[in-house]
Amino acid sequence: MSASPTLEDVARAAGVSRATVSRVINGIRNVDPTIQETVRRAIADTGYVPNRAARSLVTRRTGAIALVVSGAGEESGENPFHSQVFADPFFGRVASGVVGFLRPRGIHPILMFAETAEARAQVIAYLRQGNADGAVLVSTQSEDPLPRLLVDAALPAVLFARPAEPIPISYVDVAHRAGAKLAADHLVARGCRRVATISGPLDVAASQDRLSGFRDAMAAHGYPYIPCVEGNFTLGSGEAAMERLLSEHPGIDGVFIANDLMAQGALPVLRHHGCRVPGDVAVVGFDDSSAATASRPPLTTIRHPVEDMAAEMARLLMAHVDDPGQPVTSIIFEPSLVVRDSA
Amino acid sequence: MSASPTLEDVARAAGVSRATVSRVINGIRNVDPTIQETVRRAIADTGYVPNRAARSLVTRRTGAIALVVSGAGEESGENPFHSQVFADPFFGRVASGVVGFLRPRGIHPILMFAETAEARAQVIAYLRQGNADGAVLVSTQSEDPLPRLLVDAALPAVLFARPAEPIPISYVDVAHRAGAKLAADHLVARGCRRVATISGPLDVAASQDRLSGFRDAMAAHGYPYIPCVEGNFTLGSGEAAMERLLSEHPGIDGVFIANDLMAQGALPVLRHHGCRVPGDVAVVGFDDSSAATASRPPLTTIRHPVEDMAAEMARLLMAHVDDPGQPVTSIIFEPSLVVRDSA
DNA sequence: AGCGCGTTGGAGAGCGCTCTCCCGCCATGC
DNA sequence: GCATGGCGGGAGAGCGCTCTCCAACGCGCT
Repeated sequence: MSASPTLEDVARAAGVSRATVSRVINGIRNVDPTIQETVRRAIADTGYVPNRAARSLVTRRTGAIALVVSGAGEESGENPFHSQVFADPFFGRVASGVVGFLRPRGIHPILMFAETAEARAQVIAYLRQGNADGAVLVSTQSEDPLPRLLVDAALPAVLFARPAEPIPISYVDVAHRAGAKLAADHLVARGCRRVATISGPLDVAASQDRLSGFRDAMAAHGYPYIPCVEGNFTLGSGEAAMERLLSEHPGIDGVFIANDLMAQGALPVLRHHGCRVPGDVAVVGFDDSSAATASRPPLTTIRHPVEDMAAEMARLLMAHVDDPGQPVTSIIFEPSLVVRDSA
Repeated sequence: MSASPTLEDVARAAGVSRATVSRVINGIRNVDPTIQETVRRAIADTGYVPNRAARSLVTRRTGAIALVVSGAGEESGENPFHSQVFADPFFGRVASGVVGFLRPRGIHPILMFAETAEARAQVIAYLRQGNADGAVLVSTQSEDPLPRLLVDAALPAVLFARPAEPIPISYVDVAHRAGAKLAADHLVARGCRRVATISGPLDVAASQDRLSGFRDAMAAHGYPYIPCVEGNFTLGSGEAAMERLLSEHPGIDGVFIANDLMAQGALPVLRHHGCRVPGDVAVVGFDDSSAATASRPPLTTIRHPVEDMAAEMARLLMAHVDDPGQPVTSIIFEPSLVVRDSA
């Protein structure tokens, strides 16, 4: 066990050359079925496992990819950045989708955080060292400098959402405007007449799209003005925003809230103000995250196929890694309405 | 950029040998300061980054470790295992602690899930291939076969909690009984007289310890019988357990709930039954997770220094990796009481 | 029979790095 | 004066693998 067997050992055991064993393992070229069988048995007998370092030294491929969670420039103080990020169930779904695609291929993501300039530099250096063949990147904020750095370093990378500035990099995204329209159509169909919305942080493109998509759809239904309070995607901000909405617009009968976590925060506030959900006020969330089912009542929401998108992101990355000439692509997923009890 | 510079290139640029450059980079032996300076400049000029594959081929060290999240044997159906795990904020704190320790050392964890026998085999094979020097492992269930597999394969590993069966492997854990005692003391000090508890799944050692620790402490205060309903650490199970507790023991004035997530589920149930928290019923959770602050009212809870524990786990692993002769150790952390509004 | 071609296996050259030797130099001791 | 030893540097042998050559061989064709 101390000295693990090498190709040479297997070759000797099977009575063939190193090259032949290598060919059997990698399934390259034709090898006589009889010999193949002998080799396989020798591999099993010796308990051989290929040494990845040696392999990647010659193939110049590591068979690993980085899963980078990137924030904007602010250094977070007491509460570490990573801890917050993980608390968001959204991230779990991304990881799950990425792992779901990668694991059958025997590859596992390297988890990295890039919230500061130093950390970003570390990510780049790490990739350049050949620790991973590329990166999938999920930014928690727009204005993230990392995508640009990756492109400049010619490192294969795929983003989770459309980058703020147009740079030549592949990404997957969801049709935010279409999702917001689904919410608007549903609220109107339910008979809501005085509708408001709680948006995400408006420096994030996704938030803007959800808001403008919602407003446009409502305008098409004949409601040109939709009040909006801005949140920041956290539970606490959902509470605060709902509180403000109720005080500024007491008569509302429907709210579209830009993510489920904020909606989860908003529900108790509504209840506390004596509004029944969905009786008095209908609530539609966004994401179909675990917060949607954890809320009481469970949320009607816009389903974001996050796992599928994450898997596609991994697929795109692998395509870029396999063929660096691969053109930059973006894939947009269509959201769908999930009706539960809140609207 | 296409062909990245090698040691040889740097050596040529600096007018020295490969060995000297290597010595400068690894800070080994004495190198003339003047030459050192020349070499450093050459490194900067060429934009050299050491190739990790080549290095680990000779050092037989990868400078990577695996962060394995391991469940028991059940194959989860529709909803992927990983997705659920990540939804638990506890996991985020572990990841955060591990990253906090590892990142300054330039190493990043490889994320792996091991929920099925196949996945476990993959983890072992992956480590044996030399993709990582060792593993830190957090199990979501006891009876996890992976620790034993790791020990059998002589792979360096550290666990997050004490293994179910006693096997020679290092771990970190929290003093569950001491934490439960803190909760008991606090409830009694508040004046609670009819106290009950909601436990975690009783096949998990931690749940047993929290329950028995709580009962023992209450007994010491003169309350020999404490009703208990078993949950499974999810929000939904907290709701159900609270519901049952209220129907079976209507007069309770204090509850110790074995984790914050279940407590978060229990609070709305109490409210719905007309019980004010903490006025009518005091609630104490466990973990001090993000669920504690997200709950309304915020939870009084037992703080589990998860990040510190995770960091320590990483430290222990590195010690084992650096010196395989390192004795097996366990480090137990003391929990503390965090008083918020629920008790 | 002789030729070319496709197929299968072996030999061996590295991939980029570390690390053990070894050598030359200068300061030191008798 | 010469042996001694420490120190700074170079040479070169691999680490375990892949992959390009090349040799050997069987086959169908002229």
